[in-house]
Amino acid sequence: MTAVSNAAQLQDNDLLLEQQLCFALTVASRSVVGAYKPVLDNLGLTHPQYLVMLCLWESAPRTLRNISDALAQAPATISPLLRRLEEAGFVTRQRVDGNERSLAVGLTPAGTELRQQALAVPGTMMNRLGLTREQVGELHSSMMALIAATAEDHADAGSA
Amino acid sequence: MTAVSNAAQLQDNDLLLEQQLCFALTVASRSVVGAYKPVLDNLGLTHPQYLVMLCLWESAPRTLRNISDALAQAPATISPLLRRLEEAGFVTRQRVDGNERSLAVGLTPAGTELRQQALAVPGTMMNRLGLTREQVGELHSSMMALIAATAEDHADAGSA
DNA sequence: CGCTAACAATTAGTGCACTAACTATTGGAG
DNA sequence: CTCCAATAGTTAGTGCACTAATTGTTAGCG
Repeated sequence: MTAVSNAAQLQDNDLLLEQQLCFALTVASRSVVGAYKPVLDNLGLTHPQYLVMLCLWESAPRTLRNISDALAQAPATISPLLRRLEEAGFVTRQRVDGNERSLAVGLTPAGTELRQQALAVPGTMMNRLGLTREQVGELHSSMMALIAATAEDHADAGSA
Repeated sequence: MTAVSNAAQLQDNDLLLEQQLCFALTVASRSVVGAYKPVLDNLGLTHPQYLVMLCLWESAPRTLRNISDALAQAPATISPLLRRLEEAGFVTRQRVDGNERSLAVGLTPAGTELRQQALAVPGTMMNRLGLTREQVGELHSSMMALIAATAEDHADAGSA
């Protein structure tokens, strides 16, 4: 066997910016989030805040830890975000009774009502992006597979 | 005809976090960038800085404006990033002669040499993610299509 | 019971990303 | 030639995302 690893034969042009998946991925992420902005502005939410609200509309109250797990983000990221959502009047923050460590995050009436406006967002976004429900589904599957790939341990690196 | 728009029939569960493309996309982006971190740490670069270096390895010197266009980012994002790359000793910043407005961003010897180490990065990352070159290519195409979708003007919204 | 290790949340500090405001330069129209 | 609109870059301010350090609480082990 040569010293060449299983998947990665070195190729010319491997460093070309335009063919980096990581580049296309970050641009796509920023572009899509940017496309949400005018729509979410009407609700008074940023995109990360919108994701937190989706979380709470499914189940509330829930703890900060629970939300941070659901969004795959560090508690330190969620903490100030919840503070701003409280200031905006959409969520409540109080300690769980029986466990002074945990923070119970709930919805205010305004937060609950906001869901009615949010119901139109997914459809609006599909239209704005010109994507069919099927295309969205396929892209979603691709992203889930990619997330799974980062979560696994492909530890072959240099074991030959 | 009813008031329902062409693409977006409202469906139950459209607001479920787990089926939002925008959520999967942002998680995938953060996960992949995160997977680069240990590799890029060895080069002394963050991921956005790595993208700037890819840019410069293809062509240098070039202006800040040119780089910001290539990376699809605001000049205000690139400006401090270049300052840090200069402090790290990888790039030079000087005014273009004949045009005092433009900033010519070039490579230092250290910046040029860094490319040799960077050559291994794409292969290393493919191995770490357990992706074949074909899979990377397919995902890349999907992302480019999505970027194109955000760039177009799907202005049908409510015209019926 | 008392101590300690694990856990929940917050804070501090760095870097990105974006908008808006500002400075300086350039170049073209009158 | 002069003025003025467009351009290039920087700075200020907000919000996200991450790591590390800190505070307080809980729970379990001896």
